[in-house]
Amino acid sequence: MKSIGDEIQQSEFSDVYQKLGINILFTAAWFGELNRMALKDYDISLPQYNVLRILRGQKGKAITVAGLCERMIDKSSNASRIVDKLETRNLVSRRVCDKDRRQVDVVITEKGTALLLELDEKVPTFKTIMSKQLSNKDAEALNFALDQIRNH
Amino acid sequence: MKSIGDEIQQSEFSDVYQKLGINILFTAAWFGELNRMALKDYDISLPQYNVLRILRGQKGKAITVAGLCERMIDKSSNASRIVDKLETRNLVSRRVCDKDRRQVDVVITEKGTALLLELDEKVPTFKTIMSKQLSNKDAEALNFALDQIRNH
DNA sequence: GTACATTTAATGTACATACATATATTTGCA
DNA sequence: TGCAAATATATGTATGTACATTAAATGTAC
Repeated sequence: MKSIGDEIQQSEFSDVYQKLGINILFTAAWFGELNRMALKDYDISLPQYNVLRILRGQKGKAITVAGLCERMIDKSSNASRIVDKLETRNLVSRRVCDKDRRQVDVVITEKGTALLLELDEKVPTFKTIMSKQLSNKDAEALNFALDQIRNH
Repeated sequence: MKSIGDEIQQSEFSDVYQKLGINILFTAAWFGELNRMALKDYDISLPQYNVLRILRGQKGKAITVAGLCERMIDKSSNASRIVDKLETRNLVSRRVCDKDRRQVDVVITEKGTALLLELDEKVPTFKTIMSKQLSNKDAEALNFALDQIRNH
């Protein structure tokens, strides 16, 4: 089996935490790579895909640009410009909010929903990727450990 | 304690593996955020910092651009242009390799080494971040689990 | 109710990433 | 030797990220 040391050609780490940190970063990058490969032929970028998925998760309810940012993993990404690109292709629509005209409500269009439906079959789920090697209980434990790390 | 569901305002996940995948991505982004904050006042980007650290790890030995790519976590990043920026600031130097004139040898300069030394005190180590919440044994177990996930 | 601060989104700029292509050099083989 | 294929790096272009600034709407103090 290929360990993290093999992956980045680094034979020594200062300690096991250093190794773990790099392992987490590398595994995240590896997930991204899997997704990008799946999206390759569909002319949609990974950030655009993620925004579409967040919008679908709203089940028809509109969400503001700020709301999108909160739900995005990469907090500093520029939701406004990603929505620009999606709107150009009519995958989402944007409308100034009536109650507070500073805000902009974003919703996924039918075309966007249809595209996601098509992509669902291509993009591997985390369950597909991990359930063979990891029991449900292992996954729970990992989740707990990661939550703890961030609450240091 | 703030769990991953709180962090991205998502109350439900389709299964524990989905939750874990997102947790890994989010934790990696959180590490990046910590590092970026530390580098903020030093006019150096995170990718540039990472390249400098790889070069220091070479202990004086030169490394080719391709060698740099292998050791970088983000495989598709463009090492050539990151080295450009570092060379402009005299933090690294670049020289066509004698044995194979297609290759370019990159080494860290004294100025680059001095900058890294200064940054070492500012950038938190993974050990600092994680050792309080995670035992050595826990960290080993996590490393093993992540290696397994990627070898699916 | 006007003045000033705050909030929300969009925009400008520099750097990075993703991916295709170009250029120079080396290798392999007829 | 001559030349196609392979290799190493650089470059071009579109998109994304990081961070500061701008513009419009709203909230608050007086």
